Amino acid sequence: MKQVSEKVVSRLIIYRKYLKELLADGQKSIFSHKISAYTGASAAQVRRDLMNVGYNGTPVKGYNIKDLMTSISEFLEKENTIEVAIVGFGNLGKSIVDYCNGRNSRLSISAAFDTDPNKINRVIHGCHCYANTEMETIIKENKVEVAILAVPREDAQKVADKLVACGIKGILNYSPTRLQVPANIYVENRDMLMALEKVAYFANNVHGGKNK
Amino acid sequence: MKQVSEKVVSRLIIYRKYLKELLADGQKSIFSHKISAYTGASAAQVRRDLMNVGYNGTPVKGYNIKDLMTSISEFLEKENTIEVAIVGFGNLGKSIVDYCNGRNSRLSISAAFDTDPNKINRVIHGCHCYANTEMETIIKENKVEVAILAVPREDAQKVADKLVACGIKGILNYSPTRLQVPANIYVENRDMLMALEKVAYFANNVHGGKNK
DNA sequence: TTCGTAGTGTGAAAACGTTAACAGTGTTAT
DNA sequence: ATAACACTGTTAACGTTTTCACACTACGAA
Repeated sequence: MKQVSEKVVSRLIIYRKYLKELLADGQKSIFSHKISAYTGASAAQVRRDLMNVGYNGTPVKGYNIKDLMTSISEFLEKENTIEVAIVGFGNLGKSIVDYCNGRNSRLSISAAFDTDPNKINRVIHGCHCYANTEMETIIKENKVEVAILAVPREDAQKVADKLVACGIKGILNYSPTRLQVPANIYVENRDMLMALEKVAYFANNVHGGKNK
Repeated sequence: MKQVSEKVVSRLIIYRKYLKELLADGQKSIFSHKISAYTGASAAQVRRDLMNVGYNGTPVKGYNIKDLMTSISEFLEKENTIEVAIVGFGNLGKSIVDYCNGRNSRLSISAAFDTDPNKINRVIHGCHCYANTEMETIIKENKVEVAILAVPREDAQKVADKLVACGIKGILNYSPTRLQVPANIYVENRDMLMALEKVAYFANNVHGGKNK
């Protein structure tokens, strides 16, 4: 299969989201320069990115929104449904599940793990919370492939090791630690303080303007 | 002043964080290849990035951790203290403030805004919550330069417009919308579903392994 | 039908980011 | 002292990403 860079994937996800809004608005078709204006990528880049997904627009009419969305989704999520688990079901964990669940029909955060007895065996935002000790069983039983880490710093590495041992292939890491994992595990770090520091820097050191 | 790319700034922030851990561990000095092993950047890249901050290591001893940290911090945060406000003080907003405040001595999230009367005028995690209507006064009085957006989708653009009108220069956007703002405003988007979608993709389409 | 228009798809050039390689230099051992 | 060593700083080569520019094409108007 065609090898695609992180940047391209990120942009495809942005395009798809915009298309979804347009569709909800009742629009039928769209031009690359319109997608460009909204997403910040150049029109040429939009067209080039779309080459990867193998959908062709037509010259004067542009792209059919519904068909393009389908093509992007087939490109991004081949599997029927990708199972996701979240570890750490505090304020942050809950808000993640609350926002994500139900918004992508092929992604489902179906299990949460926590150590707090008050949360264990309760269902919050449609997500059953289990004890950390049940992690291995549940993950293997449900074929969970992706995990979200929302635990305190001191627990993060240990939990990550366990997740990797359970066969997890990707981690979305909201804990403020860089995880040490085998090279075949994909990790996306979302440290909030680091994000804030970055914004603070560019707020004071005006940047080209172009959005990443 | 030297113009530095987003990637370099992101990596400098990662290096600084690692240095902080080393310092807490009681270490005195460090080599570029050690920083490399931890952060995923190559050793040459670490050295090249550090050229930007204008601190020089010494051949056999490497870099003095404390001095290097100071140099990076002076590079990243020139101002004495950068004031930050957060809009939306729900689960997500609270967990952001809880984690960030007190961890970078030059960044302070000192004001929160919300519409919920139960939160207004309370102090949570050292952060005073005001009514949205007070936004302009508070932001201008306190010279707030950076805002974190943690409001529902439907409110995000309106709030962003208001923040821009108040003179905010950078926005860390956790709302699931792409904000339309003037080119001189720096926006960092942190849509959680998009992050998850990206991880799901690369979990199923093994990537080079190199960490970004 | 024919033409003009306004879009797409894409090869080639330019810009940007990364890696390699090595000269230069404190430090340590002899 | 001197030599061997183990690192840094930096230049030049390399690779990747972005933009440019243009041939091509469906459509609508006359």
